[in-house]
Amino acid sequence: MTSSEIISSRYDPKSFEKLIYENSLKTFAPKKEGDKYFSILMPPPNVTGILHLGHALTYTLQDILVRYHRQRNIDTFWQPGLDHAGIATQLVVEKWLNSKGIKASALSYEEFIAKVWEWKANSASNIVNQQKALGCSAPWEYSRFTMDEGFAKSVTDAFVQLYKDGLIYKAKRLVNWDTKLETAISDLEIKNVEETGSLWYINYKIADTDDFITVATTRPETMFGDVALAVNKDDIRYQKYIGKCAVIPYTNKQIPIITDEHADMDKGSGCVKITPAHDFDDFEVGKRHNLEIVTILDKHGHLLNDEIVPEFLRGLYLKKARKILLEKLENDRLLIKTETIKHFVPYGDKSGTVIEPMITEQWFLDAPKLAVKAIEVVENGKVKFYPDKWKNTYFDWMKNIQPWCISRQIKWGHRIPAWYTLSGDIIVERTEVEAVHVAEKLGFKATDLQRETDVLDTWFSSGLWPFVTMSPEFLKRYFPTSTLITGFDIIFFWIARMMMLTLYFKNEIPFRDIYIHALVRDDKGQKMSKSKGNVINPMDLMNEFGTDALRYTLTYLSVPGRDIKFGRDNVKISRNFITKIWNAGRFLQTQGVRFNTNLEELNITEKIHHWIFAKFTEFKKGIENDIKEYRFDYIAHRMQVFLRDQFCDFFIEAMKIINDANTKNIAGFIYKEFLKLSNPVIPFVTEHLLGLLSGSNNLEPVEVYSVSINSDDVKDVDYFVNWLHEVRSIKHSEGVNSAKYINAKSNTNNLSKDLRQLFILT
RNA sequence: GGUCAUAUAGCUCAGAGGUAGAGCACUACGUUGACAUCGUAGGGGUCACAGGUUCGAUCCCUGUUGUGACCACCA
Repeated sequence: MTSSEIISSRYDPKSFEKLIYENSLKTFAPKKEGDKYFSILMPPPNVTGILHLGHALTYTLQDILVRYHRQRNIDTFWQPGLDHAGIATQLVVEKWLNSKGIKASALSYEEFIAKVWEWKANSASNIVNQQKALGCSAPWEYSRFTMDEGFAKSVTDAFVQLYKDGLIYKAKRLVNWDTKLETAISDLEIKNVEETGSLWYINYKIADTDDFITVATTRPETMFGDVALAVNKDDIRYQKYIGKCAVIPYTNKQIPIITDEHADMDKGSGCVKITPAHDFDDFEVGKRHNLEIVTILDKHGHLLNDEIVPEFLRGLYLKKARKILLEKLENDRLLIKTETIKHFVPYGDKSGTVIEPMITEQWFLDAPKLAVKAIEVVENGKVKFYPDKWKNTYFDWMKNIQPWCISRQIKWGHRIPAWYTLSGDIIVERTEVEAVHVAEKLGFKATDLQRETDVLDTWFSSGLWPFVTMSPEFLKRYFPTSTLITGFDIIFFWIARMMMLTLYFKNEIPFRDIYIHALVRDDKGQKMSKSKGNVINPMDLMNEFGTDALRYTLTYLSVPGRDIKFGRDNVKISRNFITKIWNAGRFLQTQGVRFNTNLEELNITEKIHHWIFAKFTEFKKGIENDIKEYRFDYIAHRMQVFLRDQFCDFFIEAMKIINDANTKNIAGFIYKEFLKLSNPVIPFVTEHLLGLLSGSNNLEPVEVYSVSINSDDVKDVDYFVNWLHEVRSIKHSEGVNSAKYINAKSNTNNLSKDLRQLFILT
């Protein structure tokens, strides 16, 4: 027997947790190509800052799967990495520089990018340290970053190929414009917030008459971009004006009064102004009627300093212009009514500023084309969502997908590999050398070329994650990946894009199963956010209760399809359960139990031996099934039922009475197996105990073995356990404390002789 | 406006077409070979409401209400 160290009297995770995680990285069997494998992509966290409870949840669940498969000798790979997170990172870096008294705008492009890399180096190591502290058993040496050299090359290649295949194009379109960040953003990066606003009724004069037509609008300041007024063709109020012209106040500009289905008789005054350059609906109306497009805003959100705009408003910021204009309209009795309404206003996700529709030239990816296959593979079940309902969300978006605006006017990101000649030709090539080569054929010199300054949307590069992170050998071995675990909030941003791009470039699905986990909310069900001040830092919980307790809690609470209401009490309860595991091991150790026995050395003779092996087998099989169905909550629950209710409360108690070496060694064997099976959920304490009990830090694989179990014996013990509870209950209710009493009051005839010696348990 | 969830014990949540379950909290007892970060026993639920299917519904169906999330062209 290996000499064992003594388990200390008190469970104190701080004394060992930090030292353990490296042990977990051990892999077991040598791998051969073509073996069964399990692979999983770690959703790369942004390099913006510290990890929150949502990260703790997602990484815990992934780590459970990884450890589970690895300890069963399945060739397992977990791809770690980090995301450069374009806009988000640029913002935190600007803030960081600002705090050091440096203005980002004063830096050159190169200087600024250098600062971002400086930030990244620091942030990345923080994040990885936190992941390690959480117990993530990823092979960190394979970590990738979406801006590292190789990745950047793959992004460029992907862009060029999509361009040459006609799936990426440049177009002048109405896009969502963030006036604070001064970049286009995709419609996903917008949050529509319901607000109380005003609907202003403004009179436009009918040309060559003294009549007025009343227009209702929430955006009066855009009136100088109006190119028409629209009414419904059935609206009797306005029949007489159809075909005539109205005059935009404070200008001489005449615009036609047209009919369009877009004009709703029941909304506002029934007459709506058409401003194609600053409204998505109006843009469509403009297209239908072939109207001109008049832009009146600059990229900062100021009215143009231009004769389109009346002099008193030129160059003013939107909000200010609106205020002055309304005052003037009121004075001039052109504002005839103000109505308070509730309406949705688009805000930029990152900047928090109101988003303006603006006409700009942007790069687009033809997502509708790529979506076809991505829809198909979910419809035919090649890719499955867990819980299943999320496929509805996926389809809903995919079937109505719009061209994806992939260009951003920011600094931090993959620069679009496009060059412009003096005459405006667009050259898209992998490198500048190639671009120059093409330019020369067109008759331009290298110095005539200008490189595109736009960068790609972060999600364009993340979308390539499934197939550009792995080496060619690993791609053969681990692709397509087995499971993706992530939150529902990035189904569109990330999952959809990975599906489309992977199917396009590899003609293969990126992953087979998609497990969508819950959102972690506070104990009142509120979303955690810095502004609400209800954010719980996982590191604090880990310090107070131990990492295993946190992991166990998150696992226990992972009920599919329901958000997690997370309170610190839950972690405390988990800590208590882990203490129970600890104490059981400590007790067994004091009893001289052997933990390193082989199954063959044990004699499974007594009824309770059969019983405990039956319960253990149930436990083990249960876990295997739970993993297949992604029922992490069941696994945690099973651990309690087996360890506390079955192993401690009955088997150990019975062992105390039976008191023979064989039974003790069975307890040792089962306990050790329990630790191994629980390792995926609570790796630190199980590895620590296994180390102490068996004198080695190696995590042994979970073996497949079978024990022949006599089911009648199991039934007998089950009967006895029920009987025990009844007797105890009777004794309690009658306030008696005597063993003789049991013989008198209870029918023990059904119990076998060997169980009768356990009467004392009553 | 549309869609998808969800409603079970005081709280957080499992659950199955046929005596309603766990943990926490609560009550009583207990320091009898580990564990008070514990053990034993106990109280506590018209399973949101109204219909329907069924021998039987808390579970399936329809509707209502509450809650949450997502999507939407938000004049």
